[in-house]
Amino acid sequence: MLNLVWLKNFVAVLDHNGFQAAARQLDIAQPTLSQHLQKLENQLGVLLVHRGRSGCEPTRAALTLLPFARSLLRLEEQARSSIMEARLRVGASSNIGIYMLQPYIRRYKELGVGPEVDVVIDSNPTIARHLSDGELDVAIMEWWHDLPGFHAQAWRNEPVVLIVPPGHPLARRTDIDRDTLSNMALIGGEPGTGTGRLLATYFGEHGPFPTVSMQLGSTEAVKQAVKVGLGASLVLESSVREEVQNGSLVAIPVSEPGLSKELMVIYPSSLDKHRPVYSFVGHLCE
Amino acid sequence: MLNLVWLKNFVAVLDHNGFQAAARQLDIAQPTLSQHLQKLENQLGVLLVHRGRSGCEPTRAALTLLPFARSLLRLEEQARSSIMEARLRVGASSNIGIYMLQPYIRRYKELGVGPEVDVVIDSNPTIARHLSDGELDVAIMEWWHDLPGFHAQAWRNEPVVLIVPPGHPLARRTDIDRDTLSNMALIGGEPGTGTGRLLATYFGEHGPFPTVSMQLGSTEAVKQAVKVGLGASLVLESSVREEVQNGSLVAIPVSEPGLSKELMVIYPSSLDKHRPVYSFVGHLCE
DNA sequence: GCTTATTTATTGCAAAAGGTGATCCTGTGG
DNA sequence: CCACAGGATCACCTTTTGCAATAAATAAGC
Repeated sequence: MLNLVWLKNFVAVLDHNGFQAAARQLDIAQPTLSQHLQKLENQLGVLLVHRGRSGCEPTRAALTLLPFARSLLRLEEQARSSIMEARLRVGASSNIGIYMLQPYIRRYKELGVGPEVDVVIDSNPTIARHLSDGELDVAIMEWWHDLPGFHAQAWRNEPVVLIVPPGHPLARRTDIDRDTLSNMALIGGEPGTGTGRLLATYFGEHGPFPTVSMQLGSTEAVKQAVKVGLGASLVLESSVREEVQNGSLVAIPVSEPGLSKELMVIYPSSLDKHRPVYSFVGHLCE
Repeated sequence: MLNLVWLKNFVAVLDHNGFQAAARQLDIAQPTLSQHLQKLENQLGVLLVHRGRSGCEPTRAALTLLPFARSLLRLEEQARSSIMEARLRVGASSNIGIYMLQPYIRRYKELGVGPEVDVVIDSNPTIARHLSDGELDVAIMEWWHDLPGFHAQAWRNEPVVLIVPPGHPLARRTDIDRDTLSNMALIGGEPGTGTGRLLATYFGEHGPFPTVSMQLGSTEAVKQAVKVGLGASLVLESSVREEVQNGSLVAIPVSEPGLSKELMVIYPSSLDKHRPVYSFVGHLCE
């Protein structure tokens, strides 16, 4: 069976009208090139190049082969890039996808070495479903219970802050201690995956811990509710950075021993060797 | 650079829905196949086949690659056959081409392993010109003076006989000796390449040797002339076999030391490695 | 739950192929 | 006639390849 490297070198010899020139350009030794041409000629059973001192002249057979060789090389190139240029689909919840992932995506695209990246923003349960359906290649999750067939890798430990509206009694505090927090009523976000789960982990299985007075569907809704004075909530610090800067919300760190969410990068084990995936995951976690 | 063998095996694995079945059909060991798929996957940086216990499932990347792989393999096949199926053009004078070459050509075609063969029948000088013009790949010649750039290889030493019409005074002889011949007047065939050259070689440079009384353009014309009683001639035995059998001509061998023509197979040195050529020449001379 | 049968992965080794620098061969130009 | 340049050949080393044997994994059957 023909070898594409031989064909590449054959084309180069004709293009450069000589072995030495071609060898220089291909960055291989000239004897190698001689041997490759001989291999090709033996394989096909025809002489391809008349070796004259002043340049090489292609034989009739070489002129027949040349367009096929070029097509094969072009097709190989296309095959390779059709694989490499598959878009990478990354899932994340809105607060992660919007506030934390964007800088990474932008820098990754600027590197220009990887695939195009599509960020799919949806609720955590939906992201999880898409991931197991194979509709996502990677997801950044706020929680994960080990599933066989998936790799989970810690990404960032993101601090959680208490948010209150500017006029709130706690708005002047520079930190909140555990006891204060445990007596509050908080607004929850996404059912089952957000504040409730976080509090259970933080305060342990036995009370007293904060009641969750309201269960809203997304971080954006929670922020809105807090702004209009419906209460306080715990959110990832990075998702309220903007509101804190323009003064529409006040974020108070929880001191001692630091409330935080462990963000995870999840991808199917079957994509272990998938270059786009590990290239992107590598970029995230470097 | 991708390896076409890997691609072939990749396609086979998907076609047979499993490594073992594909290995059987490809007549290679199963571990080899495993390694080829791994090579391909590493090269492309993607997983291609989900190895499930009951059959293999192609990944999305594999489905992307598959049509490229098939195209590459088809194109390789076409490239190969476009070279191999070039027709072989064989030149010969009419008496050789018609009476001696045909059985070889027929048997060669029956073998079915070589290229199609076109036999070009023309006068010897024309054949020689076409050969050096590159319009013929091989020629069978009755004479040859070494030319650089051509290989000349002895083919058959074909006996020459004296032909006379049935009523001729010599018609009853079973052989002709040299002396008898040297006093005859013979009808010549092709100028410069046939009987005259042959006689000069046979009788040496100094006379006495037969006079050439008439110069006809072809062996067929010579035979016709002899039949109608215009004289005798020397021709290759095989070109009058039919006439001898049906009694329209009498062929008398020249005894001691045997007049004959050394037939040569000639081809350009540049086709040394040209499989169609050496396959055909090999068949002729085997 | 354990066993079995089937299928792919891994390993170790011998053989083949690949790549390279040194050297040889051969037309070409002075 | 000689030097030169381009390609072929050679010897040597490294890498790759292919295979047999064996291991590991997984679904089906009891």
